[in-house]
Amino acid sequence: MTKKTTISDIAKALNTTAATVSRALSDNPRISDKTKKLVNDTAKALGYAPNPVAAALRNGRSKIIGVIVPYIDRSFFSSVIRGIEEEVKKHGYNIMICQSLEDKDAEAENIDILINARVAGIALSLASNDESHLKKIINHNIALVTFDRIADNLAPHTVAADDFEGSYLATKHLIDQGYKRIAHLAGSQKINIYRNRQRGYRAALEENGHEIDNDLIISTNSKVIAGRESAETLLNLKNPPDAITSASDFSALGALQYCKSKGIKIPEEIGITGFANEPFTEYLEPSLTSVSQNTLEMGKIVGQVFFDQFNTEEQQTQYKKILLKPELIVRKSSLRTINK
Amino acid sequence: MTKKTTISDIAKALNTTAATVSRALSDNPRISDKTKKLVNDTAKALGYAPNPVAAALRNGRSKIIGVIVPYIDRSFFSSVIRGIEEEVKKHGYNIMICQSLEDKDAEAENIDILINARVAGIALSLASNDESHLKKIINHNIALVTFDRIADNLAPHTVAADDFEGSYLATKHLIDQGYKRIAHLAGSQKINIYRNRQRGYRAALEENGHEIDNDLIISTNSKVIAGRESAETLLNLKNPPDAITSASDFSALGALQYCKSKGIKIPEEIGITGFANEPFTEYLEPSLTSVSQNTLEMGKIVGQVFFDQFNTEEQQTQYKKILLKPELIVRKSSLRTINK
DNA sequence: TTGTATGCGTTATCAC
DNA sequence: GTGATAACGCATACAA
Repeated sequence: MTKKTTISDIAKALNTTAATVSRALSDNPRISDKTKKLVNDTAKALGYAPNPVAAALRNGRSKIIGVIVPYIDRSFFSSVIRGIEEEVKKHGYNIMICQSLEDKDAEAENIDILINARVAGIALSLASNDESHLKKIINHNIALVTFDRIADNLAPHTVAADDFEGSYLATKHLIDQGYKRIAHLAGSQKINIYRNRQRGYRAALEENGHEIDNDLIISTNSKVIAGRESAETLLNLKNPPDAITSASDFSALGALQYCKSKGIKIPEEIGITGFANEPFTEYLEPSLTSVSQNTLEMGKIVGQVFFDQFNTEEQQTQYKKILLKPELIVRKSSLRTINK
Repeated sequence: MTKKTTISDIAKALNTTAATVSRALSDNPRISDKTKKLVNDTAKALGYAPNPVAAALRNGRSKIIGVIVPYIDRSFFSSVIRGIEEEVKKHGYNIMICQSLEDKDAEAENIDILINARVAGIALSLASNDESHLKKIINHNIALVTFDRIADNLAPHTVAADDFEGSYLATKHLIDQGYKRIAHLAGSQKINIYRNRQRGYRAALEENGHEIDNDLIISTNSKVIAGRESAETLLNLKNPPDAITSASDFSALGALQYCKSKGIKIPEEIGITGFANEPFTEYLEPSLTSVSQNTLEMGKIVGQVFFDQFNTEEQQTQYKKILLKPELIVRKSSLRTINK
């Protein structure tokens, strides 16, 4: 492997010019089929591979989709990233990954880097509620798709799981299983997705004739320890719940641990559901019912949304707001025989 | 945001030339401090940001490290990727991620893509035992670092966990806990890392006066179901083991499940250890003792190895073979009071 | 210490 | 249907 062959090498070999070769390779209609074949054949013979860097410089745009997530190694994000990768690969694109570490400034910096790298699009899950720095992306005419923690105001296209529906499903399932007093571990209400999950919980109760008791709703973070503490608070109420639907698998795990430590039987005495279907949920004892967000699918859809845009130049007017159907994965922690 | 400013814009503003500006920006010693300051100031004033695509074309090399892993969303890999990202970011580099899906051909294709993208280096964990296609990378004079599933023959630089040591530690720990007949779930012996783990197991036994009984070594895959089946086989022996050290957390989980289903007490009647410290291990009941490979650290080291090379031009002669110390995470599944 | 000229490989705009 | 030319933005070899 000495020197890479270029279009001019091919041109020289055929006694024609780089322009013709370039057109032939891109299947330009103004080139005769004969020369196209000729060019393609000698391209193969010479082992030609296009230089995407040169093309990117010329076009002012590279075949790269930038992806910014809080942390690469969270199972949710790594799975979405995989989906994006697999989708964009079909179109000959690659992905460039950045981490925001849930910090708005780091996110803004990554955006600058990706803009400078002339990426064709940016997929991101917001680090914070602040979305003002996304304007830059749009001003640079770079395609933008936000997912999960979406930018409602600024981002034209969004892809997210239907958190309302997911939480509704989980709560409804508990009702169907005969649980009467269902508590909710609500997560930070500053964050969109957790607000929606609480709304789903409330809707399920209301539509099924259950009263909403604010004592049963605890807004907390998504840590295991928070779940343990919340469960303790709840079970020490004069009128404790007989089920807990959590907006997070981790706090659900904490609740599960607390109940077990107190000898409270799951699911007989208390039913528990989580949210996100983290890999560990299926291995817990008892296994934890959870809401799957179809993360791989989410990534693929994010990818698709880009190419829907690329393929139809004009319609910057119609924005896609995609909401993915969640799936309730019923496991032992919520599955009891109903005694009528 | 209309047009991006370039070095010639800066040059024009200062009545000088692009060459000078370019040199000033890269802190070339042949430029006076005065003009350097001038250039840097107006660069800032004009909101200049360098175009990495142009630089890459000119240099024949972009500030991108390509990363190829079997699957992005395996916790092991996503964690290593994070480490690589955080390390290369310090040097102003970005990462481009590809998946091999454990397929040699896909891996080879990704390599071609990354070579064409003029990446500065490629980090990869081999898809298969075949490493012949890595020659291309070296021939193109692109830095290559293999990790975990390393390419012993062709890759100049390798980073891996010390599998021998990790398995040795786990086995030794079981011995120290007073277990007498320790079995091993060995994983596919076609794969390097599993061979090393078996070696560590054997060494620990031998060095501590335990006999090696080949009936207690089962070579299997790393799936939960395989662990269950293997445990069944082992516990049905005339002379069954009182401990199992597995080369994989998943098969250890299977063994754990089987024992529980049979009412065999862990760790009292049987001790179990896994390998990799998967996120789920700490939440199992009982929590699973496992060997941590410090994956984040591994990624950072991989990143460092690249820049060690970049910064010292010549020494293509000395190759780095780095072996990371594993850490035994002792949990309940192997921790019993020793009755002397 | 600075300026001039050139090329990296591609594509698009003209011409013919 | 094809060719000539310029330009994308930067960095270096060579002059001065």
